[in-house]
Amino acid sequence: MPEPFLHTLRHLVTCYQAFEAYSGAHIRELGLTPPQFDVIATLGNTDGLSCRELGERTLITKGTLTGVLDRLEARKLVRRESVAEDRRSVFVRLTRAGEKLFDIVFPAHVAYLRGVFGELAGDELATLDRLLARMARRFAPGADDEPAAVAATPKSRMIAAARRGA
Amino acid sequence: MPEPFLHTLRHLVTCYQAFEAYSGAHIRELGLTPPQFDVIATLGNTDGLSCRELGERTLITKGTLTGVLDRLEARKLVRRESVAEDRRSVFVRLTRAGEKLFDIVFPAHVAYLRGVFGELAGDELATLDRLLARMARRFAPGADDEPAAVAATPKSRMIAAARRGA
DNA sequence: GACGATTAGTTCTAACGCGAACTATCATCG
DNA sequence: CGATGATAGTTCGCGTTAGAACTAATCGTC
Repeated sequence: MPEPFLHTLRHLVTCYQAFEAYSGAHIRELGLTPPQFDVIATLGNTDGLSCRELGERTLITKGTLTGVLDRLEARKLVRRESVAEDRRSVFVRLTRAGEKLFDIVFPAHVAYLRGVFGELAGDELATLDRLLARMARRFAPGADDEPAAVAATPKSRMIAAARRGA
Repeated sequence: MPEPFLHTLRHLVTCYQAFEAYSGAHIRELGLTPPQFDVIATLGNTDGLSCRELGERTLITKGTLTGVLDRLEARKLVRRESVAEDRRSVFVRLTRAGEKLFDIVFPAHVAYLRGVFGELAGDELATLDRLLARMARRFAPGADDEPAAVAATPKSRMIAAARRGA
C-alpha cells in the first residue's frame, strides 16, 4: 500500500516548480518579478481593471497585490485611479511605459514557453489539461467555476498569459 | 492560434495552488507551516540527514532551509549535530518531541489527502503521473533523474510525503 | 604539502505568501 | 434616517522564496 497518489502529487509539485523556475528565470531577465509580470500581462490590452478583478485573475491575494502594485507604480508602469461610482474601489491601468513593456515582454515570454511543449502531442496536452482541471476541482470545489467559493485565492505564475490565451 | 498550451499551463498552476491551499490549510491546523511539515515528514523514520540531503529531498533551497531549521530547532522539534568526518556538514535529526509529532501529523495528513483522489481511476492517476513527469523533465532537463543538474532547487510541499510514499 | 577549485551552511536583501485586523465605503432593511 | 452587514483596499506579522555574497572546510592535482 505505497499510496500511489503521493507519487503523482510529487510529480505535480515537481512539474509546477520546474515550470516556475523555467518561467521565472526568463521573467527576471526581462526585469520583472513573476507576480509583476502577471499583473502586466493581465492588464495588457485592457482599459484597466479594479484591484479586485486584477487579484482574481492573477490569483494574487489582495494583501500581496497592494505591495506588487506599489512597486509597479513606483516604476511608473501602472497607475491607480479612483472610481467615481464606488469610492472604495481602485482602478488600475498600464501607463504608456507599461504598455510598451507589455508589448515586448508578453510575446517574448510566450515564445519562450512555446518551445517546451513541442514534444507533447496535441491529444496528450488535452489529456493533461483535462486531468489537471479535474484534480483542481477536487482540491478546491467550485474554484474553477465559481471564484467566489474560495475566500482568499492564492498566488500564481503565468496565470495571466494562460488566461489570456484561453 | 490561441496557444493551447497556455490553457494547460493555467490548469497546472491552478491545480498546484489548489493543492497547496488544501494541504496547507490542514498543515496549519496541525500547528506547522508547510515547509516545516516537509522537513518533519522527511526526517521521520530516519536516523537524521545532512542539511544538503534534506534540502534536496524537500526541494527547499539551502538559504531558506537555514531559517526553517532555526524555527524548528527553537521549538525543539529537530536538533543540529556536527559531523566528525566532515566538519562543513551539519546533521539534522528529529528530537523525541519531533518524532512524536511526526507520528501524529504524518498519518493524519496522508489520510486527509487520500480522500481527494477517490474519484480518479488508477489508470488516470498513472496517466497524469506520466504526463507530469514528462513535462517536468522538459522544463528542467535532468532534474528528475539527476538532481545535481540544477544548481539551486526550488521549494515544495508534501514533497516529503510523496517521496516517502514512492 | 601547498594552491586552486568545490562543497556545506550561514547570512543578507528584496519581494512574495497568507491570514487577520483595520478603514472607508456602499447596501439593505427596518 | 439609522443600525447592520457586506465589500474594497490597505496595513501588519510572521514565515518563506530565490539568489548572491560570504565563511569554513575538504578535495584534486601537481
